[in-house]
Amino acid sequence: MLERHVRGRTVRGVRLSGLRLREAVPRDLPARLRGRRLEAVRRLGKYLLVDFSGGVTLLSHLGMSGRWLFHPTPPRGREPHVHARIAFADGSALWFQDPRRFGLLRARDTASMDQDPALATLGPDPLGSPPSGPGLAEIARGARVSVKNFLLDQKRIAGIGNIYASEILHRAGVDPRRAAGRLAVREWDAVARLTRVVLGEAVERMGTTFGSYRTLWNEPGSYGERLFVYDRAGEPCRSCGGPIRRIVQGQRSTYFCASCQPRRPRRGAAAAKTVRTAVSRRPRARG
DNA sequence: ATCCTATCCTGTAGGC
DNA sequence: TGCCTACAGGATAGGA
Repeated sequence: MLERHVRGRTVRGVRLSGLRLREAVPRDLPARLRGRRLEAVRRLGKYLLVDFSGGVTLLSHLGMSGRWLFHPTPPRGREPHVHARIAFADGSALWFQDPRRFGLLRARDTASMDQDPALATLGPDPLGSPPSGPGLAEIARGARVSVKNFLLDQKRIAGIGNIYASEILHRAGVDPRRAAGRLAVREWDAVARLTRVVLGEAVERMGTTFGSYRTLWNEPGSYGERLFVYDRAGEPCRSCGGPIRRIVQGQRSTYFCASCQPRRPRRGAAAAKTVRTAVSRRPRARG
């Protein structure tokens, strides 16, 4: 989406706020990007990578409140919390705005970007290299962490955040409190499939605006219309009408429907029981 | 090794 | 209206 609006543009200059984000923004960013042509935009998990001519890549993460804004003609007034302004030669601009400053901006050679610590430990991206059900079962083997917190762990699978973890588990019919290592392969099949569905649709719809997130054009993302459970505590489940519950896991909210997501897999999932037992009895995975 | 907690920061919503 | 607290889309260092 971003790519078709900015590819081919040449950087005239970059201005930084000087404020620290999750880590300090490299002070040589303007010097590294000036005069270069923007060649590609890629996504890996929650990271956005912008490749420039001359083999330089800008790595970014929005954190909780970050956003990239594209301005065909940038506003003149003082906009708050804008930490990087990339001005293009044609007068347009790309801004990184982040009130909470949990975001990240980093630059390095394109060739070695894979080795950046932020990316090196990332698990498979569900859209780029979709994991299979058995693949996920393997990654989860022996894990005692809840399946909700498992899905949030970027080292295991990349790109799932707090909203989509609840949405994926609801659509897969899996109770978020169950230990990840105890899910049956057929349940992982469902989780893998619905992860692709949910994240794919979320990307298409430019995300979920909850509060203040905005797309490139400063508009709300429309995934909010598609939410089945997130932020709907006490409201009726869109599948069965039962009440949506809110619980806290790892200090973060989880939303689910107890009847659509039973503690024990439903009957009809009888085959699952056998597999689950077999998986949980295997020796722990070793690093 | 695995899991959990606290922490970074600002804005907003709700109670009083 | 103002003041207070709780909570918010994330990652990670450090401790149990």
